[in-house]
Amino acid sequence: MAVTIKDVARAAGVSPSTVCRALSTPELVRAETRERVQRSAAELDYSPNRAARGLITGRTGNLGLIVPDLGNPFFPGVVKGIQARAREADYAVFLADTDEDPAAEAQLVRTLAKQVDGIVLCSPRMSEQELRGVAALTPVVLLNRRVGRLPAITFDNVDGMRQAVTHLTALGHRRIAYVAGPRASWSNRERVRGLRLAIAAAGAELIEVGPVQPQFDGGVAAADQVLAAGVTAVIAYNDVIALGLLSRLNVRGIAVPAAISVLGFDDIALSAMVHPSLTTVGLPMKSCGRAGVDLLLGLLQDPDRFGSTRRELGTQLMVRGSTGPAPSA
Amino acid sequence: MAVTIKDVARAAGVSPSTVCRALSTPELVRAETRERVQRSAAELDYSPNRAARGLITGRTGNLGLIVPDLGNPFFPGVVKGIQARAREADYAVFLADTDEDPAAEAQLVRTLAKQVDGIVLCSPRMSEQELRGVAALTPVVLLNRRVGRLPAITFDNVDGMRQAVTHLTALGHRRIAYVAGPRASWSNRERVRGLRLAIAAAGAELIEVGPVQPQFDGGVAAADQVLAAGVTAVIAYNDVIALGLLSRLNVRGIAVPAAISVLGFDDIALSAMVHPSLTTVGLPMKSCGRAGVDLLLGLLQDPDRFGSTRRELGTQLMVRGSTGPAPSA
DNA sequence: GGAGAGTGTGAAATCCTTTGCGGAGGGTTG
DNA sequence: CAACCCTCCGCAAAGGATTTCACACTCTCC
Repeated sequence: MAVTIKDVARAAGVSPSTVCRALSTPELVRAETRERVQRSAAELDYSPNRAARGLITGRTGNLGLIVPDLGNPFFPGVVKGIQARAREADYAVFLADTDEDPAAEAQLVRTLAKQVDGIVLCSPRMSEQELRGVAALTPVVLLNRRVGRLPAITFDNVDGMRQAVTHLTALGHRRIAYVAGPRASWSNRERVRGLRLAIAAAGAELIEVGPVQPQFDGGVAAADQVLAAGVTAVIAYNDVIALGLLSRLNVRGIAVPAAISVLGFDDIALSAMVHPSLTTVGLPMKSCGRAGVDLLLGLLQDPDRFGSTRRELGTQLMVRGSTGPAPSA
Repeated sequence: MAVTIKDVARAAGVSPSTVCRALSTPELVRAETRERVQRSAAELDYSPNRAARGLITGRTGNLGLIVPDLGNPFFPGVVKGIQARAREADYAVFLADTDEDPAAEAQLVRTLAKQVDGIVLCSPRMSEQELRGVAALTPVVLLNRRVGRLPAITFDNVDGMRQAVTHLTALGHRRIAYVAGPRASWSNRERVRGLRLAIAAAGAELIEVGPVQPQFDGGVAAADQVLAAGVTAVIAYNDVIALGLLSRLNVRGIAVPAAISVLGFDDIALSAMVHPSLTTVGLPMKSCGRAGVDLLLGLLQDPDRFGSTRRELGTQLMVRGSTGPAPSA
């Protein structure tokens, strides 16, 4: 059915060994032979069977990618970056969506591990212990989470919060609410840490609300508490929550940003599309994906050098319509 | 390194052949032996190397999935459905994002074809001819597009449009604009077809605007033309365009739905989150993904029976805040 | 002209699993 | 007791590509 190395060998009048060399280590083959083989291969539209190659080389040419929920607009951006970079490097990508289930996550790593050279774990929800366990199984790169010395790409959440708070205090806000994401979330903890630092540095006052589910409804639910707290600005754990806040504030007839400023985190595409558009701390999602693949590939090449590399990517505040001067009391 | 069938064989005191049979065709092995083998396999945490198995059986246990753009919120929904169903059937999924490039699409099919048992093509952008070409290479199921007798899952766009128009005319609208998506898009053509039928049946008037890119900016760009056309309602090719319309209308101070009603297509998650929330024709994205995998797996089992199966999924109008009674002239 | 170095190629082993074939052993039947 | 049948299991081949090893050949130099 499919064209194999033998077909090419026959067509070029050489042995399979020579075909293999002509294609993968051309310098070992006489120019004339090499060209003949390459021509035959092209004519027959031959490409080596990756499974067979993997069997002997021990490398599959595949990467695994595990995400908690593609429905969360944060992830498609990261996935696209991973996709693109992997394809450039001639790797194929296995995708698995866990539906936010930590158990499924561990299970999937185990299943995938045998079919891939390494796995990119996007915002993994499983425990540190489990994470270390699966990292022993196969090369792993963490995205948006840091655990011990495991290779990881993260965002500078602390600085992002600094930018957010600086922006708000410059606008005169002194009492600021934070709608927290899940307690178990690493990035939520980091954001809270950065927030407290920045608030303290600015001499402002922080009111913490939540935690809530990092979904639209979480924001909707938090809005009334935020209003009750009598703040002039609110920072949400992420954009989706912020959108929920905006929606509920609108329903209650509260003007944004005249009466209250709203600030999100992530800069999902949607944030620029709503009205008022959402001021938010932008994370370089695509770069994160690319950097993750780069790190993983480096790690496969040279485990010693990259085995515990961690990179932190910068963030950028996107000032839009949902933040404005604090109302004069 | 990894545990192979030989390790299990040694542990159980049998030959590799017996291990294989005990695990894949248990009825051919004596109960006692079978249990011993299964126990050893479990103890060693053995699972067969899929590449090696694929080499001999000709089946990889993998599916390919090609989408134009994960950033378009329509696709993650479909992908999740595919994901979930494939995992249930013990298939792994290769994902590729083409960034809306028809050439990359064809190229990716060719590359993936050798590593998978079949491919799900999501809203393919390539020409009919190319599509037939790649369908000859490997089993293929089309999602959201129909070409000849190729297996496909589609939505009933015509009926969706009927629902939309019925809704608007019931509200008293008589002059309705349509903001068209790309001319090359199959679903756009279908929607236009359904639209014309429904408009004619209702004795209303249709003004076609565009085509525009199926993105937020496309909607923004189309909004002024829509207003200039003096209509009381506008249907957009999809939700993202509709959101662009809403945004621009808001900027121009036009009240929705008091002055003009806006209606989208797809029911992406975002549609319920904006203000006013978007009335839209909902497509069962997840079901579409699941149905696609079901069809593909059926096709792999029994090509004759499923070789040209096509299914059309129903749609459901979601009435929300962006549509209301036509302003009395 | 023959030894030695160097280059280019093929044969064969290997990766791991599946499967057709056949052998061994036990049981049944005439 | 012989012939036969069944059941259960092992041997060996197959699948496609890579890689080691060794062979054959050319060229150089003494």
